[in-house]
Amino acid sequence: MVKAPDMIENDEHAALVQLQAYLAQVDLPSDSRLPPERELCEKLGVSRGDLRKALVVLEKDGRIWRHVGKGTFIGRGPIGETVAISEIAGRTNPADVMRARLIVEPEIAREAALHATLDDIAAMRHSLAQTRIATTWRQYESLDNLLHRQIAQASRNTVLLGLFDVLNAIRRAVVWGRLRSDGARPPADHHSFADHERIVGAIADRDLSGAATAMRHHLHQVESRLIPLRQAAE
Amino acid sequence: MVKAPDMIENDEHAALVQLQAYLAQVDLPSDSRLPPERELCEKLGVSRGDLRKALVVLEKDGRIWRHVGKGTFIGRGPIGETVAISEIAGRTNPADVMRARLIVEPEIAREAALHATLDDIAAMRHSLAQTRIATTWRQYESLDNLLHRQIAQASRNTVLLGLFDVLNAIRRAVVWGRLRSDGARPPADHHSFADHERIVGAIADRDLSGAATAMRHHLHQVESRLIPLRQAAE
DNA sequence: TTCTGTGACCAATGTATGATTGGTTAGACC
DNA sequence: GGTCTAACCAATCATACATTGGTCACAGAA
Repeated sequence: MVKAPDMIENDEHAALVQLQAYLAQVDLPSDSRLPPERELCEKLGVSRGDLRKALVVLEKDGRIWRHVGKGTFIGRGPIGETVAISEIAGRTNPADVMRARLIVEPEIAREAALHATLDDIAAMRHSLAQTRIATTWRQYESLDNLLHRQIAQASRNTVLLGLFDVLNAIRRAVVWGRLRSDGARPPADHHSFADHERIVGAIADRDLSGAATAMRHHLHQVESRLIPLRQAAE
Repeated sequence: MVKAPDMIENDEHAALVQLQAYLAQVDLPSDSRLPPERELCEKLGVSRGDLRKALVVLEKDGRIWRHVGKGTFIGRGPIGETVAISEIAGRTNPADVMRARLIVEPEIAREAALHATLDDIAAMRHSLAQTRIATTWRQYESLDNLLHRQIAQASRNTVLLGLFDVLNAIRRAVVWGRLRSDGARPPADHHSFADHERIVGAIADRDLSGAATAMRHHLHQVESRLIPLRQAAE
């Protein structure tokens, strides 16, 4: 006679029932922490192993969530007040970042073409001119960042600006350490110069689709320059 | 003879020149910290007061940025590791949030149609069925959130998922406190049921454009329900 | 007087240390 | 074979203390 499977299932089920009864009894509000496993298994009179198996069930069901060092919490997940950039950046790759940029930034450019003030456009033009006289790649990239952010700012939509900042922070974290060293400064015929001018021009002309298309084209250019870098690294 | 003004201006200007010379000499990369004020004023041989006045100039110029307890840094601002949701939510409005959702979420649905696994689709279908038997608005909204997030997860793009979470957190913060109280539960003919089914169906059919269009239509519906709420509140 | 420089103080942040917590493994025990 | 316990691990929290930008009072010079 094989007794093991049933017994095990019963034990685990018993722990699960005990745990659910406990949760119903204390009736904690969402996002509140429940006692550590070592205390809980003592209270419920079950082994830590069985308790953990029961917790796994509840976690998969989305009723609790756990994290090392923090504890076990009621609710669906750590829907934080702040979003950790590195946490996202650590589990992604340049291709996904590029995909997200291609979705978001052209539409931001479109909104910018609709809402940009004359001051916004003047600021973009200024940054554009600055990029041309940058003497180092570092300077150039700093100004390039600034220009793209000015465009996001010109959308006059705080949410889009926030999304852009998140995306930008992720991008920087992903390409962290991979710095351009070849060539002392951007060449005069660098594709970005013409791209940027088209984008800013379309925004100034209130050409919504033109701005979006120009931005999309620019990002595709950037993407195509990114691929050989990856291949060379392998 | 009044000598004070000129002397003061000269002193401050001298400190500013010294500081700029120092910055040019060390040539620190962006986002790097420079010595604390107490050390710097000793190095440059100027009083801390004059040094701070010079720092104010550079800060207004956007070349440095400071924060109590942290220090003084090169660059344009605290391009944070974390993004504060409330900071964005506090300076925006439901219309801007909706605009951002209309830009991002349809494209996320498109990616989901391309990359969703069978498990993803099964999970969506499960949530979909759950929303139909929800007995309270709170339950329904929780499940609605879950479904939308499952779609974002099915895009298999960590960055898009991250952007969705940010957007979702902002949305929740903006509509904070405005809870639906009319009606004990969602009506059986609630438009979202059909909308959601179309979206999930298109994803299951690998219909990229269909998924995006269905999501866009759904959000437009949500948007149109939002406007009368605003008008009624005024 | 009027202004500047100095020093001290404050609140916010960084840093270091130890305790706590979920996750894991090895071995005793049945 | 299977379970339970204990110990260990890495991540996190909690606490105390050092550091830093921001501010103010006061002595001293012009």
